[in-house]
Amino acid sequence: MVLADRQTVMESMPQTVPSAGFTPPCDYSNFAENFDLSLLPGGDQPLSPPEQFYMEKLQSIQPKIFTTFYPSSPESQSLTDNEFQPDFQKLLADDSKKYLPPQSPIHLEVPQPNSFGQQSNSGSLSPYSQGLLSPNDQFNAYREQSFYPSSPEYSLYTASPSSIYSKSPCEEYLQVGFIKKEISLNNSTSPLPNLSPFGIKEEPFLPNFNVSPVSPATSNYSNSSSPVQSDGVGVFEPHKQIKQESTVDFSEILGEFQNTETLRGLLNQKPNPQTVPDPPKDHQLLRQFLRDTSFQKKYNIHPIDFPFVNGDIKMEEPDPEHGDLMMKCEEQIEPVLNLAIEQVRKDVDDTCTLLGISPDPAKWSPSDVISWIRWTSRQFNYAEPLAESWDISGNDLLVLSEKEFVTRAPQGGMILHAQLEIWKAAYSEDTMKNWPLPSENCVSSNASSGGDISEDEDDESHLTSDPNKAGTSRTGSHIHLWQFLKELLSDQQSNGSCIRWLDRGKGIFKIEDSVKVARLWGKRKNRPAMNYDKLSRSIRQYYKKGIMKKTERSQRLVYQFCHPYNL
DNA sequence: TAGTAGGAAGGTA
DNA sequence: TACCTTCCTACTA
Repeated sequence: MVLADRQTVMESMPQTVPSAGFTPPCDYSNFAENFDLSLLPGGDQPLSPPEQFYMEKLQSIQPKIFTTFYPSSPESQSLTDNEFQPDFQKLLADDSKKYLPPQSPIHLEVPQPNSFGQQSNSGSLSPYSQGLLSPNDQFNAYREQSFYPSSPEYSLYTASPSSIYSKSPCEEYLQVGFIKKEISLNNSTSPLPNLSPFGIKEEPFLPNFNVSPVSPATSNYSNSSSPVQSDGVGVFEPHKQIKQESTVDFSEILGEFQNTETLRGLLNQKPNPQTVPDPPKDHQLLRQFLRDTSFQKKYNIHPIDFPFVNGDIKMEEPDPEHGDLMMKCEEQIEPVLNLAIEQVRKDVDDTCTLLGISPDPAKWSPSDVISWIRWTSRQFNYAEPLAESWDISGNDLLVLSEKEFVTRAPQGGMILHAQLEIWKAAYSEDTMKNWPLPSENCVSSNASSGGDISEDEDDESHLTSDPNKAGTSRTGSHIHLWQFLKELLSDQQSNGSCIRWLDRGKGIFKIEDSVKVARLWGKRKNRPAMNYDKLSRSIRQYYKKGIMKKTERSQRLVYQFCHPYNL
């Protein structure tokens, strides 16, 4: 991509930080293409001798791992000389072929370094360009319509007045809790050597295919010295199905980073702590989730020792310097992982704000559960499940199995279950330490207040928030009025005397004590002169913004949140 | 009297 | 520039 194109893309990217709402997974797909780190300062600087040495080392090693699963279709097994027919795979799965057309091949390959080098030198020949991963192209086309609303135009709420679906760069990396991004191999425009050490790609919900054994005679890896085969992994079993393919294009990340200061910093033997932050020690649960390979066990697919997962790689003749290379690669995926983690947290937080629910699913009421189910279903363009199927508490929701999710929501149960798992991971114990709840942070229960505390002091205890501890826009003085009202409404126990829901599902609420609500609002905004006249004027401003409205049968002090703010 | 509705101007981040 | 805040007038229940 030329510089001008890059700048155009960067300028066209939304800059607005969403005030609230869930970031639809559909919006993650184009970030890596658009996010060009070479625009960062120093991107065109020549490599230092150590960097040059490292680049040359990468070229000489060129390890490459990618995967190929072959279906039973005879025609799909007509391989060229440049293709490999591995015998190290074990392909097992159980059920449906409903997500993909039959006979679509999936490939799991481990080419020899010299073979890969030939491909790389050819310029146009990458494992992908040979069509070895062609089923993904088919799957992508299918998936874009079936699983993910792939672009904003698929979203129901792209015209939301608060731009809740404006995407930030890091949003692009997550898709239904899986790292979806595939970055094209071979950065042909890069002035630096082609950097293609690993090809790893992950695809969610890859459907199953019938596979048949590959003849050892046609396999480049039929010899007993194959490290993969020697592990007893990857022996083809006939007529089995696989459910997922797991490859990650690692070279892409390196390719994108190679011109940048970020890479330069990461390549240093002793990275400058000021420019290269230490890998965060928190979010362990979420990290574990994002690295999760339990699907392999679930579908009885034996894992392959990807270096970025286990920290090393099995080679027949291990290069002593290869370990360093692996470590560097792992270091470089860390920033991406961090972005993903932060984005998950942000999405969860925004959704909490929009729905007025706690980030802790265990604290969800049945109405909260229904709100979340409806909201999440919409994000994936699924029909909303029947509310009566989800008339359960958050605690009950947490113990539901994926099967039970599917039973209650046949269309999107799996997605809902996956989303809840992500949510739970994001709301890990260590995350909680710095993640105040709306009800805890802003509208905490009166029950915790001492009887000697005056009403004003009591109000203050509800509303005082530490912006440093707050992770959202709803805290501090930057909160929007509609968010504040939903906060109050979310804690009926504390605020039911001054504001309450008349119809939670429709977003209709009534202000019971206009003076108190105005006072609370004034305290939050540090506007001592606030009164209901002014507050109501602000509410009326929401009419034309489509955030709030009067009910059809206008009643005093009764307002209604517009969709989707009523969720 | 309290609430509703909306115009207009100004403040703040 | 968005999002209020403040002030205002007119109207309604």
